[in-house]
Amino acid sequence: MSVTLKEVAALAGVSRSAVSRTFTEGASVSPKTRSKVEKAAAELGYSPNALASSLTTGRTKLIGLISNNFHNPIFLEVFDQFTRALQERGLRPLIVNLTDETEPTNSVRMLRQYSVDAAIVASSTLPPSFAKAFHDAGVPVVHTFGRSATSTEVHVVGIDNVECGRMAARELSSRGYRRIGYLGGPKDATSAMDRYRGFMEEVEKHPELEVTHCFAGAYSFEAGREEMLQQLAEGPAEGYFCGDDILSIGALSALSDHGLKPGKDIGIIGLNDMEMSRWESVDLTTIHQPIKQIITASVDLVEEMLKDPERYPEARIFPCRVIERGTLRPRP
Amino acid sequence: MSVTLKEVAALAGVSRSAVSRTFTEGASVSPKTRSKVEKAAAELGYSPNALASSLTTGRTKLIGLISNNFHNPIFLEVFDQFTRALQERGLRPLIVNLTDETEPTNSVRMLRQYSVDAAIVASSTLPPSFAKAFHDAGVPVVHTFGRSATSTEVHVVGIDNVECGRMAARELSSRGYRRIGYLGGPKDATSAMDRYRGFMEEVEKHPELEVTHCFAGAYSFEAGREEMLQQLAEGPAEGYFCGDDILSIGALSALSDHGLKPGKDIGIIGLNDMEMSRWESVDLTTIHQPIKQIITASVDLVEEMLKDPERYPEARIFPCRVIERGTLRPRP
DNA sequence: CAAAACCTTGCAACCGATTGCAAATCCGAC
DNA sequence: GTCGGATTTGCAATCGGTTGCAAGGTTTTG
Repeated sequence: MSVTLKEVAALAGVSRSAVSRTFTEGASVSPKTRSKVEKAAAELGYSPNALASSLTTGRTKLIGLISNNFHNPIFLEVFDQFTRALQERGLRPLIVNLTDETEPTNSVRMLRQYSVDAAIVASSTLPPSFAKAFHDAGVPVVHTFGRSATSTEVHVVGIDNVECGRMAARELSSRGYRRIGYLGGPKDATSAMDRYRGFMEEVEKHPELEVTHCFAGAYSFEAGREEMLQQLAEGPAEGYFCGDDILSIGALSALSDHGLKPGKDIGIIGLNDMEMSRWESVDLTTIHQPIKQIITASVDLVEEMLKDPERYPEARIFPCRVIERGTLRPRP
Repeated sequence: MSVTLKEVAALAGVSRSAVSRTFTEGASVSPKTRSKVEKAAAELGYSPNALASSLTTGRTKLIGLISNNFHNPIFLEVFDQFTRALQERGLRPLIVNLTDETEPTNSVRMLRQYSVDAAIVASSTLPPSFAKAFHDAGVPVVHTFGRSATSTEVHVVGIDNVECGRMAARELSSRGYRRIGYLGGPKDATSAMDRYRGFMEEVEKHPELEVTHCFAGAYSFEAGREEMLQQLAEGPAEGYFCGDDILSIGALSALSDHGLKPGKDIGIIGLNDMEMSRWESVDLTTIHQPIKQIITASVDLVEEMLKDPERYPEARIFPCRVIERGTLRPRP
């Protein structure tokens, strides 16, 4: 089957230690034996078994990447970035797709069985307690897109969702929308609640505003569409902050059903600035979330935790900004 | 750190073998020792180290999942399905995101270092030789969305792309389109070429048809849009077969730029039937590719190869069918 | 009750690597 | 030529498990 250390050692006429050392950074091997070993290794097509060495070194370079957002297109971008960033640093993503059935404790156990060096929880719809479960099990963990306030033990990377809520309300108000609404993600997502809180805070500063709100069942096209259809049936507000671009796009579809023009008849502002929002047919005004920076920072944190597992927990929060496109009326 | 076999054995007052056996299916342990061990294990929070055991058993349950299509939304569905299907069978997806820079041989080596039990190459834009490299390295491999004809050594799961090309041409022709075009994926993708071939074959049976063709740089929105803009500038055909839904959606965006109505002014038929194609605002007539079945079959094959690595290679090809929506004119 | 057949258990070797330690080798300096 | 220090090398233990084998214990059978 696979070529082992022993066979290379035999062919090169040296001890197994010598072979091992030629393949480990900074070990002392003379140029002579090194070249003998390298020749033998090349001849046999040997490359060291990462799993076997992990036994003694205690490092697998395996990183658990856990998510449950396989229905929001933004996550294709997220996975793309994550897998690349990890690969570039010689780390290997081991994916866990959390479905509704999977017990959180199961995934913790499974990832421990595979001795992952760390875990990344990439989701704003998982409770902080989930990420904490990894921490408690002794697995270094970063909660990307998590809530910063509540996690005093877990590293969090993401944005200030409360501030985004405020920002959206300000944006709507400054464009003269008076009756405004929040169309948020699922109620149990911290992101949905935080954005709601910020939105409401800002509304209260503007007594002229009238506000409604609702929460979609998921961060998905269908859920956004559904919720907006409901709004239209009940008599809609003039402008909406949708808690995610994919909700916005669902909402836009509902508007189009009713022959309503976004930006003219009803305003929509989203959050994320995903690729699709830039498409001419979508042209969504939205709050840009710096995905790339967030992911780079997450992987940076992972690397630092590998060096120092006891690293004091930290929240890395990136500012967002409004990207003006066509779904809000122009500023007066 | 982590609890080991030895500690459990000590606590339970039995040998290490006994502990190992209670955790392996079908080993002989008396109910008495089993319960002693289980109690001790629960108390210590022990669960066996999958990597360590893989050393002796030769099985890691790690499956390499390799792709390069992180820009086509359909792949979010693909990853969702794959990760779930693998998880359900106790297999763990180790992701490789092939960027343009990564050498194929590197990923082969890497996956061998992690002793993956098998690899799945999920892409129609990678050459058959790529999947074959795994085979040659002794790694069981399935090429999902691969070309069936060329790979006599590698399992292939997918569709008959040539037939899909024919089907699209027939569909356009039967709706009275006379000047038709093929807007394909990248020239080096076997899927793009096979669909082209089928399309042309069918066209030749219909002397009344006039045909043009072009190939986009990638299976992406931007590339599809780009190519359609070009077509519009040069004087477009009446109906197009776009080699993928995401190309179609790009093309639709180009049409909308020019104030053209799909289905009325210009016909479009896609391929894939991804979630987005069902959206009311897209409403794309398309050839349905049974993703779910394809992926289930791929994972089935993987499982069977785990049992019998020398399994005779096989192609599993699923039929496709046209899904009628709004982007082709009605049948006369 | 003894013999035969069957279970259960622990010992010890092994999977493919790493690494502390001591022995062996090398080097230049005296 | 000898000595001392620095390198290089191999031995052997170890990482966390699995498993063939033989010994010990149970149950069945006559």
